Amino acid sequence: MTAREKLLECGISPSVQRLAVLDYLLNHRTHPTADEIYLALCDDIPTLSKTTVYNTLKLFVDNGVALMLTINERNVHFDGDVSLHAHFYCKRCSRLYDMPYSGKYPSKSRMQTIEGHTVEEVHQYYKGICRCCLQQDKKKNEIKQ
Amino acid sequence: MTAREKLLECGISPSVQRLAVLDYLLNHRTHPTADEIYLALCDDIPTLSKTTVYNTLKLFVDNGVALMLTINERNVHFDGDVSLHAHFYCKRCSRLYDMPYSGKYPSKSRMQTIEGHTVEEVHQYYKGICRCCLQQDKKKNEIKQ
DNA sequence: GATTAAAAATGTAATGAGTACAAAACTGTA
DNA sequence: TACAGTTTTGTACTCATTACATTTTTAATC
Repeated sequence: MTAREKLLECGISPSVQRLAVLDYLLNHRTHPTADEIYLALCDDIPTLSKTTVYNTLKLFVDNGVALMLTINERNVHFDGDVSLHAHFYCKRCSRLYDMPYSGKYPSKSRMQTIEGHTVEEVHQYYKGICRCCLQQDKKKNEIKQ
Repeated sequence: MTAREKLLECGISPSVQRLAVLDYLLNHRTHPTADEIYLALCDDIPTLSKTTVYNTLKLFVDNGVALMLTINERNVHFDGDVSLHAHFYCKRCSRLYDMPYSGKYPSKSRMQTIEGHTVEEVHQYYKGICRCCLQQDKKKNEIKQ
């Protein structure tokens, strides 16, 4: 499904800016911040406003087109993959990786209620040091010896 | 274990301010923000500075005395219960509830590595409408009829 | 094509959680 | 008391995000 079709399906009119943001999200699986998206699109759309990027991302999140990741306490990251999955956040390089979801909930069949609360979103993430940074550490140690 | 003992155990000198913050965290299971803690302690410690609360909470998180919850994108919440558990965040009233953790990882026995990444923290939370807000909705509907 | 209303985008100013930093206060020790 | 190290404090600052008013675009209708 193209970005355009996805927006139309959700009742969002596919403006140039919205298409650009969604295209970026779908083609860059790096979980970018609003600022990163803005900077990346500035060249192609010189008139682009940062407010538009924020508005667009909020629209996407509200309509289930994107996920808002509040893992990094500094700023929010966004994910164009709205399927149920977990994330890994590297404390050293701040990169975000996709991970398999390992929870019991929710059962896929129906809207889940747990302890009387109606669950609309499920989030799971890990924090630590990623394999890239671990690899770098290893190399540095080898050189030292 | 008292708050004082907990701090000493972690090598943190138990100043009046630190004890007050930890006491608050342990006696108020509401997952407060730094600001809420500051406002609550102001009466007892009139000279308390907001910077001290932030510094203290950072110290606690770094030493495993408290958890930092980045569920609400507006501000960070803190939890004095560092055992493995999940949370439920109500989109309407912003309250945070404790929930059972339902993930497969980590295995309790040892430091976990998943897909090459070293996992130091595991987070899981749900978002939706809490039972209190659902109850209120129900009452309002009953009155209407 | 002109008119018009609604929707979308833009730019600027404001907000406010969190932090940097330097000075002041406190602590324990000699 | 003097001193060094630690902790606290207050102020100023940062910067991600939002509010809001204006401008531009879109699409429907004449």
